[in-house]
This record gives sequence, C-alpha cells and structure tokens, in this order.
Amino acid sequence: MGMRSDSRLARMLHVLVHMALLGGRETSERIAEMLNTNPVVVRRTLGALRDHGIVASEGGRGGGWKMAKGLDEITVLDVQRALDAGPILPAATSSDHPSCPVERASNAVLTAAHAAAEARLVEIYATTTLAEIARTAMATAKGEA
Amino acid sequence: MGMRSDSRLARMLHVLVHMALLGGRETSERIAEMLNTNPVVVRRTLGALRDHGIVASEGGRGGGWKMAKGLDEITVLDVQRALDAGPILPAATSSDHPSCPVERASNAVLTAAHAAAEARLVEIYATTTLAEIARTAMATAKGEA
DNA sequence: CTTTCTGTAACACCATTTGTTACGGAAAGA
DNA sequence: TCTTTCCGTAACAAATGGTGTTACAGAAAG
Repeated sequence: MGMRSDSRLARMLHVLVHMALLGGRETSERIAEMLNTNPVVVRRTLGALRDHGIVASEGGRGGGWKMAKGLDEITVLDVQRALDAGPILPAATSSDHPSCPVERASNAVLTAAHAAAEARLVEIYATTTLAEIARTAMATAKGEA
Repeated sequence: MGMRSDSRLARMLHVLVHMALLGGRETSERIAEMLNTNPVVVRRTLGALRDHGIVASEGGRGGGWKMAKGLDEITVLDVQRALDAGPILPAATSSDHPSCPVERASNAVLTAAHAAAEARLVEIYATTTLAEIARTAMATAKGEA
C-alpha cells in the first residue's frame, strides 16, 4: 500500500476525461472505482481542481462532481498547477557550504539544466489539452474493437 | 536530520571538483567536512563512483580517495549514471486500470512529455564536464576577492 | 428524519535519502 | 607484533510526502 511515486496528475487526467465523456455528475464513490482507490483520496485530489475552477462539487443527496470547463479548455498544465503551484521538477542542489564557490558553481549547472528540462515539460503540458487525450483514447478503443 | 530531496549528484560534483583542485589523496573524514556530513555517507556515495571508474579508494594508513580521471574527462552525466542507472525523471504515470484506453492515453502523453524533458536534461548533462564547473568556480572566487 | 452526498481530521504505511554508531579488515609504521 | 589509520558494511532512527482508511460533521433532497 506504499507510495511508488506521485500519480496524482495521471489520475486526474484519467478521471477528467472519463467525467467529460460520461457527461453528467459522478460521485466520489464511482470515481474511486475508476481510479481503483478510496473516495477520500478522490475528494482530496479533486478538491484541488475545484479550487482552481476545473471541476465543481455539490454535497448532499444527488450531489457529486461535474466538469466546470470543456476538455478543450483544460490543458495538462492547468491540472498540474492546480495540484502543485511549485516547480514540477525538484531542484536537487546541495546547501552544505552555501558560501563555497565550488558548491555554487555545481548548483548553478544543475539549476540551469533543470530549468531547461522543466521549460520543455511546461511547453508540452501547456499545448496539450484534455480533448486531445480524449481523442487518442477513443481512437485506441476503436482500433481495438 | 531528515531527507529533503536527493542531493547526491550535487554533492558529488562539489567534492570531485575540490578533490581535483587539491590534487592529492583525501580521507573520508576530510571530504565529510567539505560536505558537512558523516564519513560513512561519503564512503557510501563515493563508493558508487569508484565502481564506475571515476575515483579510486585505498584502505589502511595513508589511504583515502583520489581521482581516477581528469575533470575534463568526466561529464555530469557520468556522475549521474554512477549514482543511478535508471531514468533521471520519474515516470509519474498511473496503473489503476491498465486496460483502460483513457488511462493509457493519459499515460502516453505524460510519458512522451517526460521523455522530451529528460532528453533535454541528458543533453546538457552529457555536454557539461566537471572542468567547466571548476572554471566557473574559480572565476567566481576571483571575482569575489 | 433518513438517506446520500461532500469535507476533513487523524492515523498508519511505504520508500528513499540521510545521519549515526559499531564493527571488521587491510595497510603502514613503531 | 602491536598500534594507528584508513576503507567497507551492517544496522538502525529520523524525516518526508503521497497513499489508503476509518470516523465524523454538515448539507441537501426525499
């Protein structure tokens, strides 16, 4: 039951596409089945997307979750930012002797390389909408039938 | 005393440049002071570099660590690979319903984006030698004097 | 008032780096 | 030979952050 890595972004892309294709309202219970997990995990994670206007939630009988935007209005980057405002790729520098020029030069190289990689990642995230993922999924499903 | 993130690469770049600039042999004790940590941590981490021919170690009185290559023969990628043979950036996909076309399409987007970012990172790592880091450090130190 | 929802708090679990203590073994020097 | 100085390793605790669960509180519909 441990953690292998952070799968929140992948799970949210997955579930958002499903919700849009299904069209109506879905409960945390049903979404948890899609993600093979627990309803509380769903509320926690979808809650972050609600706070960023991607989905809307309603409590009480007949409540649940629905899309607040169309799939073509949501990019992968939007979802990523809703889950975590910070940098996507961790810095990986050291701070053992902050005044040491050698440590500073090493950190500078790593920071620059990291920034370049993150820029590439953000570029792709920002230009990929969930609508494209939905199209790919439907094409794959049709090809398999 | 806990773990913030993986600083092994940054620390190894730092210490390798110092070792090369000092020229001779260094003990784990002295290197631990450079990294503000414990000698056992140094043996553990430098041990991985030794297994990849970057440094050499010798036990017993007068022993210690020395460079096995010149700074201009070692790239950041060499050090990274010595520390970890796997991919640098974790996959971040989900595997809740491996046969679901939507999950597969989501994972495919993330995997492709990740691969592009890692390619950029590797490109920079592979073309940056420790000699360049040493030059930057010395230029910075001179500028500060 | 009961049922069905979301919203949280409060935990235990896992994986991984890090820090630390405690040895064993090898090499050099007295 | 005995001592000192090294590396090599095992073993264990701490910190971290997503995850899985249980347990309630609150709100809305019937």
